[in-house]
Parts: sequence; C-alpha cells; structure tokens
Amino acid sequence: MSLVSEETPPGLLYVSTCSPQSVPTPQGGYSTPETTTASLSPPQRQAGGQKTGTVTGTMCAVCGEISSRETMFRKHYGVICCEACKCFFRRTVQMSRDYKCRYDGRCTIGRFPENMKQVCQACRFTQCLRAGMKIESVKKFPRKGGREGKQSGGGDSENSDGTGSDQAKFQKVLKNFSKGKKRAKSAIAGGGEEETSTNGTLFSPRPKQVKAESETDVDSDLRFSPCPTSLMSSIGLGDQSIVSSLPRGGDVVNGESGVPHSTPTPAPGGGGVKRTPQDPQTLISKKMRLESTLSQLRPLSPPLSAVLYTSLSPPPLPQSAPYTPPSFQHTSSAHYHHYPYSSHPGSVVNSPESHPPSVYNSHANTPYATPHGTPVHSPLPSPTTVGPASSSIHPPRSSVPSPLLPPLSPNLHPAQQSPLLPEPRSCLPQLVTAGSIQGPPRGPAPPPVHGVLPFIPAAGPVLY
DNA sequence: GGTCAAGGTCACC
DNA sequence: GGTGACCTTGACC
Ligand SMILES: [Zn+2]
Ligand SMILES: [Zn+2]
Repeated sequence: MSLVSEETPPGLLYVSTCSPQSVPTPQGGYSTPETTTASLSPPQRQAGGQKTGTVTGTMCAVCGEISSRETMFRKHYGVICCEACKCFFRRTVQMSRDYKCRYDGRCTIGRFPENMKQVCQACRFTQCLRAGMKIESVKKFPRKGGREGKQSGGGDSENSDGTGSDQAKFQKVLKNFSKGKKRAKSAIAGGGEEETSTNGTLFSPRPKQVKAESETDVDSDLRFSPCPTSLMSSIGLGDQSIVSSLPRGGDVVNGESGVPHSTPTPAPGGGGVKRTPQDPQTLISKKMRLESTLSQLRPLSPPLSAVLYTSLSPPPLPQSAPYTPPSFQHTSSAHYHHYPYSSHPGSVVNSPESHPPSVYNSHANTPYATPHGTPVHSPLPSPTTVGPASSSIHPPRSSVPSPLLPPLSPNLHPAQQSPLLPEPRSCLPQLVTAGSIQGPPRGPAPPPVHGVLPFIPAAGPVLY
C-alpha cells in the first residue's frame, strides 16, 4: 500500500530502485519505468523503513498522465497537471466555453478515466475543477507571463478588489512599463494604453486577436468568462457571463494571420493573430464585471479542497475488481519530451500551498479524517446535465436521487458508474515501492462513501 | 540568473 | 475547430 509523506513534493512519481518493475499507470495499466536508476536523488524514505525511490515523473492530477522524469509536470492554475489539461482548462475559461455532457456527467468514473479522450469536454472541465484548478488563476491579472506571486495577507489567490494588492500590482506593471520593456512598448505603440479600472487595476493594453470570421459566440464581446455559463451555473454561481479585455489565445486562420496585426511587435511565442483592441471604457466595464464574479468564485476551490480532503475516508483499494479497466490509450501527450525551457531535469515540483495546510499537517497517513460515510456538502455541483443521450458510447445511467454523486456499483462497467468518481487518495505524496505495488492504482473506483462527494485531490501526489 | 507559472503559437487531428 | 506540444514572457527568489 502506498504511503504518504509530508515531505515529498506533491505530484512526484517515484519508483523503486530495486529492480525494473512494472509500475501502475494512471490509466489503470502497468508500465515498466524507463529508468529506475536515475541519478535524481529523491527524499530518503525513513519512516517505516521504506525504500528509497527514484523520481520518475509526475502525474497529472486531472487526467492521470504520467510525465517522464525529464519532463516533470508543473503546477498550472493551482494543480500539477499536464500541458494538455492546462491548455484545455485555460481555453475553456478564457473562451467561456460552455460544455454540456450528454451523459449526464457520466462519461467516466474513477479518479481518472481510462481514456481521457473519451471524456466529454464538460466532464473534463469538471475534472479540472475537482482536481483543484482555479478558474481565477486564468488571466486573473492581465500580464503576459509570470507567477501569481506571493501576496501579503495570505492565500494563493489574491483578489482584485482594488485594494492594496492591485495597487502593488499596478505599480509593478507601471514599473515594467517605465523600464521600457519590449512588451510595454509594444502595447503602447500598438494603440494599447495603460488602462486602469476604477479600482486601479491595470488592464492589459495588448490588442486582441480577432477571429477571421464567424464569431460564434452569442455575445462576441463576452470573451472571457471565468467559467462557462452552464458550468458556472452548475457550481452554484449562476449564469454569469464575464467579460474581459484580455486577448484570447492563439488561433491562426489557415496557418496565417487572418487579420493584420494591430501592433508592430509580434506577440511572444511566435507570430500570430492578435485581437484588435477594444474600447477602453468597454474594457474597464468588462474588467470590473470579471473581478466581481471572480470574487464570488473565490470561495470555490480552496474550501472545496479543504472540506473534502478532510471528509473522505482513506482509500479502500479494491481487492477483487469485477471489472478490469482497459489499457490506457496514450494520447499525444504520452510521448514524452524534454522540457527545454527552464527547469533542469529532475526539478521537483513542490507546491503544497495549493492545499489546505490542515490537510498536510494532519493525518499523514490518513488524510481523510472524517469518519467513513460522513456526508459532506460540497460546493461542487453534480455534473452538468443535458438532455437524453444520443450516442451509445457511454450508456447513461439511471438518474440518481442523491444530489451528490451516487455510490459505485461494483459490478458495473466504469462507463456505467457515477460520473467522475475519484479514487480517494491522499493529497499527500504516496510512495509506491516495489513491494507496495500490488495492483492497479486506480482501477475500478473503490466503494464510495455514500453521500460523500468524491473529490479528486488537487495534484494528488503519488510516488511510484 | 534560475525557477516557475502564466499566456501565445501553430502543427496536427 | 479542438487539441496539445512547444515557446516566450515576466514575477519571484
Ligand atoms: Zn492531464
Ligand atoms: Zn461527460
């Protein structure tokens, strides 16, 4: 059985150095680690006389993708996840995509579906949210890159309520502008101006990309909703279209710019189409609306993690599974690549701040403190629902009376199980040694706790 | 200057 | 049109 650790960075995957051995993949299968004798020095496992493992990769907290040792996944929007999930989440939020699951949110079960490709967008986004990805981290503050940064006053996600925090940001951005940095020049030269909302938040002056044609949005100006409307509604926030002046990511029409650049300076990351700038007043209005809604969203993720982390029972791994998950069909993200940008190979991700401190500080081996079966109300709603299924790929299950996710039936195929039921596991690092690998890490979902909303720990750190 | 986490780009399906 | 790998950017240390 796996062990948890408070010291090991979350998301890391270790494998025993004892011998080449099959290790469970997040897809439910097994694979032989390409390296079990890596030079990377993992934290020594001392408690319980556990063997020392070697870092072999990270696991995406959303889809379960396992990285190579060289290409450790990093934290994106608060969760250690793969690039694919990062991009998906970003696009969904940025573009206010509104997904609906035709199977009533039952595309998959378990912590990770056997094949994320089979999961609809709605369920995938829900998975992102459950993993702990933060909507407000997407373009929370308009700037090209950079980190959230530490904010005085605690919390990893500062608001934009126009108080000192934004003032500080504002000053910093102004400073960058005054430095004559490339981007600042670009923005200004491109007609973009430093715009401050009424609360002092600096707006991105960068021009926006423009669709070459057929802006399919009902309201093409509503380009930036922190959450798709239906999903927003599904998580109890109502239907709120949030706007932003922020540029939307990189569509290119027919491989080239469908519209002329509005700035003399190409966008970073390669040439592309930029949206034309909007009216400053409009931008201000949008920004204010965005911030207003983000303030409502804020309680979502962290409290969700806090509540559910402490309410789930220890993971009862299935002893005998009536159903054997099919082997995972690796997607393109499965062919590992080196991360050539900045981090040296083997750099470890360590971001416990994304989790409630209480989760990390208590119950090292039993992160789920609440007695088994304790009902917990989650701010997370049942998955987005829609009309009757029109396909037979994933037979919809009969409706469940509980507002929370229904329990799993041990005899049902995952596709017939309740939606996105995770395999409860510690948010703490879990070491899987050669001797500890007994079975699929996430095959059939374990018997659920009735009435408890299963929660997927953000960046569930599992060490192999 | 290195690290990290943002957003952007664009080939591919 | 959506996806995901690759890339740049910029704040933080
Ligand atoms: Zn992923
Ligand atoms: Zn679905």
